[in-house]
Amino acid sequence: MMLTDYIAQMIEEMLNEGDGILELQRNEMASRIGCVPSQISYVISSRFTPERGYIIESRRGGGGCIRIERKQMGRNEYLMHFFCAIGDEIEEGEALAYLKNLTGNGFISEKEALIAAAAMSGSALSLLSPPARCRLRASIFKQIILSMM
Amino acid sequence: MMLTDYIAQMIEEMLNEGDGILELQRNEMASRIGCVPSQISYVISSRFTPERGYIIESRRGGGGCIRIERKQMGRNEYLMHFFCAIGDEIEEGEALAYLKNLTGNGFISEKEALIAAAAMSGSALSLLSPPARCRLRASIFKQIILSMM
DNA sequence: TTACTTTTTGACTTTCATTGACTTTGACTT
DNA sequence: AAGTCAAAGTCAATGAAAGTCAAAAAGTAA
Repeated sequence: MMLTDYIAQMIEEMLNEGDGILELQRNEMASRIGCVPSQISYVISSRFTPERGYIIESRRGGGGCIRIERKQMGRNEYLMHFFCAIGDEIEEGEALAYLKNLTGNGFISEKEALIAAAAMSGSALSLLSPPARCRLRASIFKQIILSMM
Repeated sequence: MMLTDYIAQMIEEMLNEGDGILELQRNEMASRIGCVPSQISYVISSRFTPERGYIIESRRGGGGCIRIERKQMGRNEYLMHFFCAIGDEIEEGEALAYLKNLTGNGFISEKEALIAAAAMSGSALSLLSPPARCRLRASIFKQIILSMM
């Protein structure tokens, strides 16, 4: 298993224990795991992004730390957040990340996400020009979210 | 015997052992077999397609891998029937009727149908002209069906 | 044979992971 | 107030893996 995944899983578990909130010390954790401190930064910036529903804050200097919070909103509020975040156009990869977030938080099942992904895939929209695809993908995604509210 | 077939058979066997799911490393497998890595890619893209009931995912970079999943067969013929029936364009009402049929036969849940309906709704496709809507609706629907196979 | 399709290969690209050097920030001490 | 030290942040280099693409080779059918 990869270091990155291991660390990410570790953070997830700590988040679960801490009721969605976690404060960690980068250097301390790194030496516990046996990796360079910036590896922790890497994991956080690549996995615990706001796009996936996490809030990151940190304090440098003596006694500094990194605070990770998993956002938990009310269902509609949460969906509305996505609705707004989509904007007028969206790339396929970004849409997939959003879907992953939605499944991760239990709003939709894996299979539902699969259907949504298929509907917004490049293949489904291949009749259109690439820019038009992004616009229509946004329109479809927003309609899907509305249908879930 | 051709290399391609040999590799394909190998993957099939690994799939059987792994209960329909397999993760492989392209470079590692290629060197084990004694071929170039892109040969593995070729086999996967030519034999383990979604049309034939496989789902492929992959991750690049250090520690990357390719994941192959085989879907249960049997229902595919039925789904193919729908796939063909859709044609190059389809009205919203007709699409809804098909969806109802699919839920009736237990292929998708009510909620999944709702998502699909939203993706193909007139509102979702309102950026397009009415005739273009029908063509794109057909394209989306077919992609959704493929995603279920 | 000839035309066409599939396979094989390898060069090049893109993405992701890991590391370490260097910078910035904040708290504590003097 | 200034200096020191202990954090976290940033960034670029390196390496590891998969993706892409087109040319060459090998099959295949007419």
